Amino acid sequence: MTYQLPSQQEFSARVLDWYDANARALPWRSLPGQRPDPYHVWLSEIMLQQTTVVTVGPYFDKFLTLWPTVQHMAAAPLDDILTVWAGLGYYARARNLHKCAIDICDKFAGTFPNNREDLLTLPGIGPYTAAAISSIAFDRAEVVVDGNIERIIARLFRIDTALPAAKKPITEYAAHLTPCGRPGDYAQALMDIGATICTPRNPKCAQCPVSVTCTAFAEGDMERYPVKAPKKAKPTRRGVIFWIEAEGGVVLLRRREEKGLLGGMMEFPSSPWQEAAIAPDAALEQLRESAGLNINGPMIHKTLVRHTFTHFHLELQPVVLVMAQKANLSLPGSSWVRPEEFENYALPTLMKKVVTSVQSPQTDFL
DNA sequence: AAGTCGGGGCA
DNA sequence: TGCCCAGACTT
Repeated sequence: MTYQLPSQQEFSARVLDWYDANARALPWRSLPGQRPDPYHVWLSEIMLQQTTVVTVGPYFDKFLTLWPTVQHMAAAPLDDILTVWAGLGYYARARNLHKCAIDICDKFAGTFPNNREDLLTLPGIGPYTAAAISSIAFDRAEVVVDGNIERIIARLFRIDTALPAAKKPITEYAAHLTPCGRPGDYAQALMDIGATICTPRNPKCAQCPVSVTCTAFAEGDMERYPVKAPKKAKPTRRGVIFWIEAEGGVVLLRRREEKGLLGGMMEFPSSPWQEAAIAPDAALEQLRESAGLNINGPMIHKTLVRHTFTHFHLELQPVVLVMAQKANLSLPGSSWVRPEEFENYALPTLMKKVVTSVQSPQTDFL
């Protein structure tokens, strides 16, 4: 069976008509046809990378309140950005956000570049985000392809090539369909349709404005698309993490390496995270040597903390050590903090789980 | 092309 | 549980 490509005019008209009647009111979105603030578009697009609209909402509002312009953000310390970003994940985004704000102030005189090529030179802005900002904020007819639009296109044309190899043909189909008029609204409309109608499972084709031109709908095998490469199994890593408390109720925090997993974020001292489990006694001895810490006191085991990262599971055994002495050891990048002050530190969700475990009355054994 | 990089919501 | 999400960056 052969299918005919829908005309760009017919397709985009269906999409834009749907948008005029169904556009969601989102904090970073202007009225249909209106150009929003590029700073708002940029900030929202970075936050929305691999992150849902519902999750981003409160973070977007808080960032705009604290840093209303790109100049404000560029002037802020990176640690402040990380503290407010804490919990949103993919912390390289926060580091690149800060770098990007500085670059815009230094290299573009504080004005957002208004085209895809210049946007691509900025840290944290890749092919998708450059096209999205360019079309949404500057009304340029760029080809915007995110995960939602990938799924829509793959279903419209029943693309059997598996992702990520399918990215190229998908982009070609998308380019054919992208209109010159209202490109920003068109892109946002397709993303809305992907998020609410053309969902990964149980797509609501009865509500879809373009189901009439969808070959997967015609064949009834929508959920087969997009085809994806099989994923690797996640190994489990384990470790012991220490809540070291000194006189006055202060607890030891240290900063992680600038790059890599949870880069630049704060943590409680812990053993390395490896597949082979390590005993708390051995972990403490390692910490004494590596950190030069003279730690002593009885160890109290708290409830195991489980956490899943993108490519491994983690099991951390929290151990509480209350020392009957003053917090007189000072390591570079570490600080003694009272738990009431934790909100002012860049603690990722994993570390907040450790706080919850330690502060719950339950213990494994004494 | 494959691996790294969070966290939450969903069936 | 596994899958997905307005992906970018490194190797």
